[in-house]
Amino acid sequence: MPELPEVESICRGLKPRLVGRCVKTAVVRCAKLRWPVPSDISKKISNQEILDIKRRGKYLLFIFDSSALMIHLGMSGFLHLVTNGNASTKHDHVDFVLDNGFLLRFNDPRRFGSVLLTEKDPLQHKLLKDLGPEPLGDDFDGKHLFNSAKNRSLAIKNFIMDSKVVVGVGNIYASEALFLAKIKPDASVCDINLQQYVLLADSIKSVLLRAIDAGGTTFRDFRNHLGEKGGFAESLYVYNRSGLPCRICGTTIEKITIGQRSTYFCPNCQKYG
DNA sequence: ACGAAGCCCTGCAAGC
DNA sequence: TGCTTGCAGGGCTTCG
Repeated sequence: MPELPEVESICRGLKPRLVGRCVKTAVVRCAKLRWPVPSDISKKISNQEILDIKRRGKYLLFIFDSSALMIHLGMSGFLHLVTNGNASTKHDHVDFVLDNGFLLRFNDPRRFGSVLLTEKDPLQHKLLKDLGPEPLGDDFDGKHLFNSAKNRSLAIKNFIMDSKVVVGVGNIYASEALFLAKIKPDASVCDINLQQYVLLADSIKSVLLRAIDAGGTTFRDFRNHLGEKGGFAESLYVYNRSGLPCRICGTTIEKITIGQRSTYFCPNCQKYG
């Protein structure tokens, strides 16, 4: 599934090929996503030039003169750049037909993604305006985590997955970052000191940067080729490794459920507060 | 106000 | 072999 590094890779890849191009029309094949694709989307962006492509959290933002497209890939969404006339396949939702003989196609089997349009600054859209800082930005650090945790009492894993605290930390990276920071995932945020939050913030940055360096490998591909050597899978310390020995101390990795999600940790390396 | 649970959806894998 | 069941995931929405 596309995580933040994957979305960042897509953004960097599309930018040089799409900025400056015009969208001739948008063809909606299946409007049913997390929210319905706006019925007037084609009318609103037809003959509009793509001025810029940005990322905010896991949202891709296509900036036009008087509107912006907000695309979230959910967990199975994918954007293909194909030649116009390319036969559509199952789960193709929207085609953005470009002025150069190509089209940008949004495909999403599980429909957790979204294609939305806004006519104001997308950063002020209700889905984006309350988001926390970017994890790789300068305004995200241990002090930010420490201050955000004041007067709260939830599990640290749920805390760092809260997009109001910091964006882009998904289920996989949450387990990995907590392992690197040596904190048990079910520890309460109020039992963690500033020094540990500094290490945790560094761990989040580190794991995301390593994933970007791995080329934005998706875990969907990883699963399809389970057992084979694949990019980021080789770097995982705990995720999807229950029953296997910790790469650091050899203790058996355990799996628990926190917030209805699978959570992996080393009972020896990771501590409470 | 906060925290936890519910929900959306499909593909895949495991169990019968 | 074919069916059923359970699980995975992001993140908004609802409930307590």
